[in-house]
Amino acid sequence: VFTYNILLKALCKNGRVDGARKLLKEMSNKGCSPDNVSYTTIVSSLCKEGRVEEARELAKSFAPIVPVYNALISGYCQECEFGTAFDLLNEMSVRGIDPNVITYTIVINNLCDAGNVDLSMAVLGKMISRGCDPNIHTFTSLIKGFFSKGRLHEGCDLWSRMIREGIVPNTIAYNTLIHGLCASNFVVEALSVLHQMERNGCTPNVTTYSTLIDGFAKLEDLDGATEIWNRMIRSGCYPNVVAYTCMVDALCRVGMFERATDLIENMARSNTSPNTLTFNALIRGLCRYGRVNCAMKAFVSMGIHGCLPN
RNA sequence: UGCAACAACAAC
Repeated sequence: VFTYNILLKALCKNGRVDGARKLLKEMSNKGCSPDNVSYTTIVSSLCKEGRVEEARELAKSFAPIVPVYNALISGYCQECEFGTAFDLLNEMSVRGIDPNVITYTIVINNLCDAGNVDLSMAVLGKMISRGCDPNIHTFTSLIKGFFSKGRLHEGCDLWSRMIREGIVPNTIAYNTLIHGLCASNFVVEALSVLHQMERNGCTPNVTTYSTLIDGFAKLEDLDGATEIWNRMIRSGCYPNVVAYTCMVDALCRVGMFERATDLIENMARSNTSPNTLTFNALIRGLCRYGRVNCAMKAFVSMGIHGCLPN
C-alpha cells in the first residue's frame, strides 16, 4: 500500500489524476487493497482540479471516512457551492460520522474568504455546541475574516478570546494579527505585536518582516521599514522576493530610486531574482515622481531581468 | 504516504 500511495500522490501532484485512478484499480486487482490514504489522495486531487462531482461519485464507492468528506467539502467550498458543502456536513451527522475540527475549519475558512464572517461565527458556535473545540487554525481564519472586512475591533476581540481559551498563537497567527493592524494603518501597534511575539518565544519569519516593511512602506515611513529590514537581517532571516519587493517599494515611495535600483541589482546577484511585482513597484514610483523616461528604462531593464510585464 | 490557516504591485 505504501508503494502505491507514494505513486498515487506523485501522479496527482503532476496533474495525472486519471493515471492515479487507473493505478487505484490496478492495485486492487493485484491483491493490494487501497486504504483510506489512497482514497483521500484521489478524492482531494480531483477536487483541487475542480472535478468535485466526479470526486463525489467516486467517493460513494469508498468507505465513508472523515478525511474524504473533508476533501469533498473543501472542494465544494472552493466552488462557492456552500449549500452542497452544508448538505455533506449534514449527511455526515446522519450517517454517524462525526465531523472533526478540520471539517468545521474548512467551512469557516472558506466562508470567511467569501466575505461571510458572520455565518462563519455561527458555524463556530455550532461546532462548539457539538463538543468540537476550535484550534489555532480555526481562530486564525476567523480573525483574518474580520480583518478583511475592516472589522478590526471584532478581530482583536476574537484574538483575546483565543488567548483566554489557552490557545498559544503561532507565527502564522501573529502574522495575521500584524497584517490586520498594518492594513488599518496601526503600524505602531503592529510593531508592538512583533515585540510581544518575540517575548513569548515565537520566532518571526520572513512573512512577519515583509508584512511590517509593507506597512511602513505604505505610510511612506522609510526609517520604519529600514529598521525592520535590519532587524530581519540581524535575526539571520533571509529576505525572499516578497521582502525585497516591499523594501524596493518603501524606497520608491520616498523617491530613493538609486537605492531601489541597487537593491534590485543585489537581488539579481543573490539567488533571489526580482519578479514582475518588483519592477511594478519601481516603475510606479518613477511614474509618480514624473520620471517617465526612467520608468521606460526600468521597463526595458525588466525584460533584461527576464520579467514579463503584466 | 492523505484533508484546513498568514505577507508584496496594477487595472477593472
